[in-house]
Amino acid sequence: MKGFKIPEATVTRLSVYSRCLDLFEEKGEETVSSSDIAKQLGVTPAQVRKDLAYFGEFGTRGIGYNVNGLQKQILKILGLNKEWNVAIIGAGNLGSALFFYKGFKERGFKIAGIFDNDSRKIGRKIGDKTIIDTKYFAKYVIELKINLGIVAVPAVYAQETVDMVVKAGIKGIINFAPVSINIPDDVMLRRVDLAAQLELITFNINKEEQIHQN
Amino acid sequence: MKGFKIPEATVTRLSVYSRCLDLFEEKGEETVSSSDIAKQLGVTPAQVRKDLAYFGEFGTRGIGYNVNGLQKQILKILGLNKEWNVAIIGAGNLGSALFFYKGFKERGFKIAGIFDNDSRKIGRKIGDKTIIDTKYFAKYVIELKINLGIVAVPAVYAQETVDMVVKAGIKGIINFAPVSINIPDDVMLRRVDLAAQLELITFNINKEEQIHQN
DNA sequence: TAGATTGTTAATCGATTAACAATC
DNA sequence: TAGATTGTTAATCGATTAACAATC
Repeated sequence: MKGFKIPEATVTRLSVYSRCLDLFEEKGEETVSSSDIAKQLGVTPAQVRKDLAYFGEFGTRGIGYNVNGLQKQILKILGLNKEWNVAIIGAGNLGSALFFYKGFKERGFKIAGIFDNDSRKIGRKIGDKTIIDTKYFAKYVIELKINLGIVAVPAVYAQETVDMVVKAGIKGIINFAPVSINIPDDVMLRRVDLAAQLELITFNINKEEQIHQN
Repeated sequence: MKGFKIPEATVTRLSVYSRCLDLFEEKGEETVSSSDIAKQLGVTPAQVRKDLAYFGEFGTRGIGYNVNGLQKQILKILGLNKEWNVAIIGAGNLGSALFFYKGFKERGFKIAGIFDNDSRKIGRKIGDKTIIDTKYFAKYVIELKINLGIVAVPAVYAQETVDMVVKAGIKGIINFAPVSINIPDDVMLRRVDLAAQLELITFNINKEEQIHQN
């Protein structure tokens, strides 16, 4: 296939397929079929093949997909064949939590630096790193080859922090502050909205309860 | 309308509409039209009306929606008219960060208790609360009327922690550990997958770069 | 009544699934 | 060759958008 306009759902699933292939690799499997993957994840085999077909022909008819080969292809599609060096801006509880979060490393993301503008924190150690003064951010972006930013500052500082990160040339940002943020449209910004996650849950609990009342 | 089978996207948008209505309330607006909301959020007016129509007739033809009235209705749909008392299990960096996270309170969620099984943490103060021994979780669920759980423990303990939370009767859980978890199907579990968020970004940055090369 | 805006039906669009020829 | 499984096309399903009668 190899046309354009990929559904976001496809990209999300690609990431899931990749984690699934980790398991097949661990088990020492050489090849997997779309059904193997589909069964594991509770999707249809057609879905798996369709998703992959957006990007090329990775399988062999009659055989399936080579586990290692497919994993490499997916990582390449997701851009994970490159080095991604993440800066965390904000060394409070959230920033520290993200610094120690195992999930990033597992997927190849490196936490390259952690920044704060609080003089009591600057220079302090966190893990193997020293908290850097935010005012030197742009300089360290170059030095540490930072290409992703995670903004973990209080809501009131979120916009100015994002502005600074963008100005330093970073093209991908995650924001945890529960406020909406303006960015130029060549920058990818995702908000992790924890309250909205809870609200999906409360909606469903609420619905369940109403059903059981009838 | 008031039929069943609501798209998840509709529920997510409901949550967004609600935050949008906050802004109109602040500005002192009495009524809003579907276009007012749509413009603010970059969706179509038809979308807004359709989403709301799943749940009832909340507007007045020729006039629009009463801001306060619609806000109340949406909060009720989302189950936010009730009290939601959240337990955080795990008082490490992430648990502490979530404890102080402003976004929850803003949407009416109360952090009712924070738990850990590390004897060095138990009994220590965090904000206005004392860290409770996880082994008393079930007891405190009743005492503190806890009805939501946030699991912020290391990945290896995630499954057993979730089991314990479920056993205590909690029907909605957020899990931050990057592992997949088994639960009974009357329990709502959502995983906040931070690496997957980054991967959506790296995919898009990667794509952009390839476009610009051609 | 004229203008505005809803709620709902019909049309469109896009994503998922089924089916199958290609091929290992 | 027979069996398995891909890649792709066609059918189905579901969600979004457009259109419009109802009605303030």
